Amino acid sequence: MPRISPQKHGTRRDSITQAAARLFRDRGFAATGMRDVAQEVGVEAASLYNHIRSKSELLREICFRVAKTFTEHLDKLESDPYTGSLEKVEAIIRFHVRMWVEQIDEVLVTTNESRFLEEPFLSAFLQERRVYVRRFEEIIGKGIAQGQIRSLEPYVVVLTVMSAVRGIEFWHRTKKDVSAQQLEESMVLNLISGLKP
Amino acid sequence: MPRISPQKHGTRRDSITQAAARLFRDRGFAATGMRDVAQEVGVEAASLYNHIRSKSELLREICFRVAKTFTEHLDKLESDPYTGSLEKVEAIIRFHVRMWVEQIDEVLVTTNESRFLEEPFLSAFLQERRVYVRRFEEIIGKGIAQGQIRSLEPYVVVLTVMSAVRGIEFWHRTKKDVSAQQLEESMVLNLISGLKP
DNA sequence: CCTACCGATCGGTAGG
DNA sequence: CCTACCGATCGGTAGG
Repeated sequence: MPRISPQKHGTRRDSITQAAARLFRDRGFAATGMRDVAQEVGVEAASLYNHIRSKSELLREICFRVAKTFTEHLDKLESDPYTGSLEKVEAIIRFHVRMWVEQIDEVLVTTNESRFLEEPFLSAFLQERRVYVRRFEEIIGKGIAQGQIRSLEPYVVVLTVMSAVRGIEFWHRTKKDVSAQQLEESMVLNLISGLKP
Repeated sequence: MPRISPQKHGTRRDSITQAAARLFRDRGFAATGMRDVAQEVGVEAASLYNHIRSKSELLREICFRVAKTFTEHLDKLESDPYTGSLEKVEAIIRFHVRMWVEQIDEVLVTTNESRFLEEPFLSAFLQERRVYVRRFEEIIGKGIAQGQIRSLEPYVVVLTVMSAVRGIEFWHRTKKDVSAQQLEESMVLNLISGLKP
């Protein structure tokens, strides 16, 4: 009695999540209908519910997958004792830039639409974000204490860096003039120079 | 035959716009109902339509008032021949910080919800934004040519500055630790230092 | 400014 | 995966 292949289920579900990410990004979570998602996938709206439980489950999957990616990167970075504070900050900035360049749909949905998460997921998401910010702040604070980073408010530095990369949203529509490489270097240089003592 | 006082109409209409700005900011334009706005103002939903024409008119008013404020500040700044390029950039950064600190509801709605503007207003708004960015870029480019600003991609600098101030959204919920003055100085220092040659 | 109400659309379910 | 459909809610109007 073989079960239905889990891969096939996964693949179809993934294509739904991907379509949802693009639509949630473009139109916002609230303004996107399940009929829009269904059309993008090529089925009727009712058929979606064989693969997902609800619209909110789609949002949840997108937001927590992105959050996990950022958290895991920080885990890896923090466990490396040979890297200086400023180098760690630069690595974080580069990672953020690349995430915004390569996974713009998912990252934008996570940034703009996570507020529509339902409890208890909203609280869990916000908590994970707060922890991430705090850990980032601690790296800044350590760098300041060691004289590797200019004396600034660590909290403001984190807000500035994490928000500055949002400009990449607009870059995506005007790719021609500036390459992804130029964008990354220019943004890193601009943000890192302000941190040097 | 005296008409109904225009001031009274203006005042009531203003309170509707203000309530709409707060709700559009919190819940998003699409997820905010006219019944929510009505409740905030203290009337029935149908009564709103004695003061406004439609929900989209409220969004339009918010977005274009903010756009006008930014454009007019740039007009004033550009007409001042005695200020250097770096000083102009600093003045722009300070103006953005203050707008995000003092008019967070309206500025956030303009930033996040303007995509829900209807044509031809959406095109007009995006055009005004593009012109603003281009003028800002020209100030940067001039500063680079004159050696007052480090050689970076002007477009990336503008995106970085205009997006970095979005971090102030999160600052608003944690005001205790950092004052508005500290925020402004730390953000200006962080962003301006990266621009010095 | 209110009550009453409209056509449209929403997320989701039943049943096959 | 589909057709058919549900109750709820939406922006907005009629009429007073």
